[in-house]
Amino acid sequence: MPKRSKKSTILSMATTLFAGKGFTNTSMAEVASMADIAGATIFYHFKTKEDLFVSVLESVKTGIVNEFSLYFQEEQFTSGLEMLLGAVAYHLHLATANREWFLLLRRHYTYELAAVNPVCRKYLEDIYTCLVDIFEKALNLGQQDDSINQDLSTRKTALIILAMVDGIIQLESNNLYNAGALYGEIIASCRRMVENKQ
Amino acid sequence: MPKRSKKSTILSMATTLFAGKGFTNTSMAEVASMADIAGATIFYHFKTKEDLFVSVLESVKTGIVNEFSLYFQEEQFTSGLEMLLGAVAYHLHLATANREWFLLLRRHYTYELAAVNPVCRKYLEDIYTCLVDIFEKALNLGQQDDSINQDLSTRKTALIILAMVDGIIQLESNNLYNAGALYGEIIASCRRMVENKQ
DNA sequence: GTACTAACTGACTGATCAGTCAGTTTGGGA
DNA sequence: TCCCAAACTGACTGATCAGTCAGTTAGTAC
Repeated sequence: MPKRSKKSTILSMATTLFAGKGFTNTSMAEVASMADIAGATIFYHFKTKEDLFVSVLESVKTGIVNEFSLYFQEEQFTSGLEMLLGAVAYHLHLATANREWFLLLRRHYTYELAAVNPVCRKYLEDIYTCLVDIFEKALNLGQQDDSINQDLSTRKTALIILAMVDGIIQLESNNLYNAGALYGEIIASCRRMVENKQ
Repeated sequence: MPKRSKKSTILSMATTLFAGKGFTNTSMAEVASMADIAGATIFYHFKTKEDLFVSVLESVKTGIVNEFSLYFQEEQFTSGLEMLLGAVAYHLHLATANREWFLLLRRHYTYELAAVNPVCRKYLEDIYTCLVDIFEKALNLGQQDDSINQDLSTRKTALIILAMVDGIIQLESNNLYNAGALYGEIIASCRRMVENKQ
């Protein structure tokens, strides 16, 4: 058994619980029982509950950044437009494959803590910077190869697309509509929004 | 002093607190002290804390539905496209003018409660139906007067636009980006997404 | 075996909070 | 004036929970 198994088990269970039930509604006793350890053990590895949350967010940040850099190492794109649409599709895919990460990013506590805890804020900014930069790079590339409308502000458009994708992910997890059925339409909508009409 | 003043004061303070701090992080004692009444008084007017929350959501529903019906009674539009863009702009305006309503709609507890409480679910569905139907009506109108792309599924596009607007509102309240600076771009992006290119 | 440390634990504490209850106050009708 | 019901209250309770602490166990170096 590896040395850090208990610590990483705590982290994994805490991710599931914080994402699924929120910070306040998750008790340290629940995390402990889910990880099959004594309650006090968590406080040996993590100073406070808030500290545990920040560590969870750090692991989510690492996960998201790694997944995206892996994707763009492997994929080749024929144009900036195709790269943008690929990034949107991959973002939506990640949100399904790693629901917990994106649920955590929708929790209010994450942003409330970020307002007072610089470490938490840094991880959050790293995540958003990673996401926005990918869209912006694709848009810039597309303006160079003429696949993207030249009139767009690439920065602002990148933010709008991020907001749109986030909004779709949110709509789906709200359980009011089946937003999964929209994935095809979203890509088409994005295309119409940014493509260069020759 | 009107008879219902204390009950409506409780409702108003609870709206502010639930929206700003969430359900679990708001104590009944806080609501009471903000409303300047004894703690037990709340339980005279509302059976439980959950009951108070549902009443708050009901008042938010009433507010949103009223505001939109008022807006569309007064405004005239030259085309379906202009009606859609007007609705998007008004939605964004409402989110600024009535931050609390939309903050409450972003709280996870709202959706978690809706999953087990039919009354809560009904109010939520009423709100979303109101918002989606407005976009869908405008899109249908625009397909009739040729201002909107005929190829679009109006239902799916209405959902995507709702997700986009919600995403922008969320991005702004996250305090990571100043999304207010995007409002002009959003309207332009929507136009490019749905307009009929002659 | 001994000694030392990191990992781990059960039992506890003080604070917080939703909800209760037995009673008091208030306002209006006869 | 008396009466009654609705509105309101202070004092309380039982449960929950983050965090502490004094101690035990497991691993490792000599």
